[in-house]
Amino acid sequence: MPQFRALDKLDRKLLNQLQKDNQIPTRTLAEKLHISQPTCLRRIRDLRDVGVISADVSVVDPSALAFGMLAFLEVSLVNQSDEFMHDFEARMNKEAEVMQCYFVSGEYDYFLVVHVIDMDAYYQFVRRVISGSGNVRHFHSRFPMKKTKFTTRISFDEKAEELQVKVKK
Amino acid sequence: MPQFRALDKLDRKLLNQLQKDNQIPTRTLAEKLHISQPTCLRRIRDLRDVGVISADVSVVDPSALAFGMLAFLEVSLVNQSDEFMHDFEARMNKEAEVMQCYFVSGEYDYFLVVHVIDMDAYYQFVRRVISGSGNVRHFHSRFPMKKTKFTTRISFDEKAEELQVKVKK
DNA sequence: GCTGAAATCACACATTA
DNA sequence: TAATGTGTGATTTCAGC
Repeated sequence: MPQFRALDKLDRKLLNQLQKDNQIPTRTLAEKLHISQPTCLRRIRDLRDVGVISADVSVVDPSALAFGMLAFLEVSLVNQSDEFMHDFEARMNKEAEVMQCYFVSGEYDYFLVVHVIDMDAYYQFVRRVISGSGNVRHFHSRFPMKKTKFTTRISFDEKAEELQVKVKK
Repeated sequence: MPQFRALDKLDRKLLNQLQKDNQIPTRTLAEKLHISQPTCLRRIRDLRDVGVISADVSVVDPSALAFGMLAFLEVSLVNQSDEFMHDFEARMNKEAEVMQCYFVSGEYDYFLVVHVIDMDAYYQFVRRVISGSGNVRHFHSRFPMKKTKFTTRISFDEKAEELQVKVKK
């Protein structure tokens, strides 16, 4: 039962800023947006309370890891009943190497982005998690050579009048 | 000329924590890890200074957006000279809808993850950015039905003795 | 939106290994 | 000598008005 809420221009400006830097003092941010510091703080707290901001985190630069590689992994299951799919998804959720998992239409059932230290670690991962899972019919690996863009930032239009969003609370 | 730096157990514990929550007071975090507050702060500041922590951000829950959809887009270029590839990558970097872009081996040159408000917006995006770019030979869209996992968290082994990472400064 | 109390951050210095 | 811990002043957060 999703409730809805409107984000006004100020909310969207705050979100655009906080997605770049959430350590900026509320006072500095308030000055930037020409509002008072308590208003700024209240808005931010509200966005967190209702779940529009779901977390506040440090971002670790993946390229800092001396030896890291990515793999795309397409997987089709033997048994696609709800129970087995749920099982597979739960398993991927547990594995730290799995950065992203999508349920897709087409030839394969799942598309995974896997992050490992090197090719040997990838081989170990595939044997342990994929081919060893008992419910994988077929899988296929592809290796991106370079990540040229990666962002989690959602850009909000700061001019539009109003935007409706679903909220948790 | 990448410099290297060792991350000890404490660094890795801090990184694991801060990737979940970077708003925790340094004092609370220090108590958790049985160190003093200034030590905790110093280590964190250092991890930021050397670039292991590349940013500190708020995470917006994408499912809060009332109408959002994802698309996978595979693109092959007409001209693969360095100049044109650089050009394409720079263009994708500018477009807010492009969440991820990878240079891949195989049939296509690039794999994109695109986030738009609805199918019409996707059509507009493709016409404007992809088929309208002048250097795209072929492209192909796939639509993930469900994002079952998405994380940017890199999990560090807190038991291993030492880990070398590349640093910027 | 303003003000003030409580908490957090951030520094200089002493201490330890 | 390099890194940790102690104590203290400056900032920031956050509630009441």
